Amino acid sequence: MKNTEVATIFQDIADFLDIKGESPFKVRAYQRVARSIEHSPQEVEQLMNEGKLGDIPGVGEAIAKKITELVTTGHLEYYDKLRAEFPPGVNTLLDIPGIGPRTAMRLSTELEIKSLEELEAAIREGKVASLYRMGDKTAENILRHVQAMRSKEQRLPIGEALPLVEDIITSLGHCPGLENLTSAGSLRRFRETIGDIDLMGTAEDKDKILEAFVRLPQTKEVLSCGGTKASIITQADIQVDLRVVEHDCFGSLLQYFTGSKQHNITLRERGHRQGLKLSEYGIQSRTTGLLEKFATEEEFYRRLGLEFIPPELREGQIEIEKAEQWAIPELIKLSDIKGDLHVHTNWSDGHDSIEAMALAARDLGYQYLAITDHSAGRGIAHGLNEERVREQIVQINTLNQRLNGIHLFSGVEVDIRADGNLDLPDDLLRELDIVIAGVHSAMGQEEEKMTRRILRAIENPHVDVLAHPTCRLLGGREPVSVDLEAVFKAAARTNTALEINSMPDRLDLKDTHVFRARELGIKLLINTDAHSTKHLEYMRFGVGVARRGWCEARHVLNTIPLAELSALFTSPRSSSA
DNA sequence: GCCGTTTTCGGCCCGACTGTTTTCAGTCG
Repeated sequence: MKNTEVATIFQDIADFLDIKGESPFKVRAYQRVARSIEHSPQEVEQLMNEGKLGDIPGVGEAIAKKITELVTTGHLEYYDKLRAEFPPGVNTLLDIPGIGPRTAMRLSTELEIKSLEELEAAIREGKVASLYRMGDKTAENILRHVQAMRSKEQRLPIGEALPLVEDIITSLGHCPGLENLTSAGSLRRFRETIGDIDLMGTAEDKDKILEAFVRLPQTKEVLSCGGTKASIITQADIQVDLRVVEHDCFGSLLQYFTGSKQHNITLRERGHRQGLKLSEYGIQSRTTGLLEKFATEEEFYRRLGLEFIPPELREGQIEIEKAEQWAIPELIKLSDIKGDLHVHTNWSDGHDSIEAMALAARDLGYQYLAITDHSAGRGIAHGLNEERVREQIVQINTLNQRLNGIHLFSGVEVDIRADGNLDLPDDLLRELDIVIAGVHSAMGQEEEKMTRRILRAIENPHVDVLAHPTCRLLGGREPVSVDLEAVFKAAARTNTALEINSMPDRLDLKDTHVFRARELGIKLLINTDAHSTKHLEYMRFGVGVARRGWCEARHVLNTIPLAELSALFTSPRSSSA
């Protein structure tokens, strides 16, 4: 059973307990475990077999037993019983913004609502507004949210969210008196998808700033506007929250709003034990009531006896423990990247010439670029056959003599066929500097077959890199079924690098996979898979994923300088087997 | 249900905003 399935069941349990009116602390315990499992770099099934369920943050005796039952039998009696207590569809009501456990329970018991359709009808008939402590406005808000839910995707890929934020920051940047305007929340933590956008700023006259914010041309609808905070829906149907405080509180504000929820809860519980109260305004002594303010996050963490924790690590897992030991790694930065080793040109399905790609890479300050067009595999447009690959090698050699300040490696993205054979013969692959292998067809194979297929490619001594290992497309294609742990172990054994593909809709490997691969000592590559010069700029997305996987520069192959990398490519791939 | 520099029991993060109310419950992040 996959982690996402287990996590969903524990989240459902939390929802049911919440609706039932159980202790909020019990509810929180289940929520915490659901999030922990979702973020776990290893499959819970594997952890269970190794007797390590207790390593998952928030898992105690009772929940460990439930996980074991669920994973071994595929069922959980506790969950089935709980679910049977409620009419079907109650917990889908919870997905509607504005409806929490209390309202969901009342809608389901007092009005017997089981679906969005029934809810909509009840609102139109005025039944919802007539409930105690509900009114026309509440009902109207719920109706709006129901309709919005139908029309839009729930979460936005970070590749789409980032430009929207930059656009709003530019517009608001003109506001006189507004300083420190920056994004926070999941966007700053660099999660692969974003629910809503959080903006922070400081100002003397907060009202004026919030007023300007709700009147932005991007605003479609104002959800709320108080003394320090406002929320809008933009024309692009994204919720944006702006929070404004005094200048000297900026550090605590940014910390508070960057989250994640679990990170903040763990941090505040820890503060609580030290007799401190943490909030967006600063750190307050519980005995004297004295409030200390912080202009930077670094000072805020230091006051708590902690090393600064980069936003990408703040998921409430192990980072606070590491910060206590002053053992937070120096994470990789975009400026550490010395080159891109997976790009396409107009020789296959790319838009630009080899030379244009080379010059664009040089403009980014890179020392090298690998040209890795597609092989002529089934279904891939304009893939290169043997003859064309040889022609391209010649052209790359010629360009290398002419171009200054950038070195081109000759390579290929060779197709892994359905049976695990490669699309080009070994004697040709041997002539290339770098061989990237990738799955591009027959993605519906069963796990066992797909795993065998990928392992076979990894075992080929000419393959240097496995491209986009799970083949997922964010919001488009599910990852292929593959035993990643087996792939990781084979990659470690054969010294094959794994790619972090930076295309915003791929981000493959993803953060938790990167964490696990790095733990196993696998070399990683951050590539853009660029199909035009513009795509080279996507590198920052891959770097963000690597940072979320706790990568330092030394874990990533394309941070090493040209001379060292060349030496690596000219020697045959060493195997530790 | 979890967990411990005060604890194996008794605690458990913190504040903003809305709508429906005259003091606050519910929701959100």
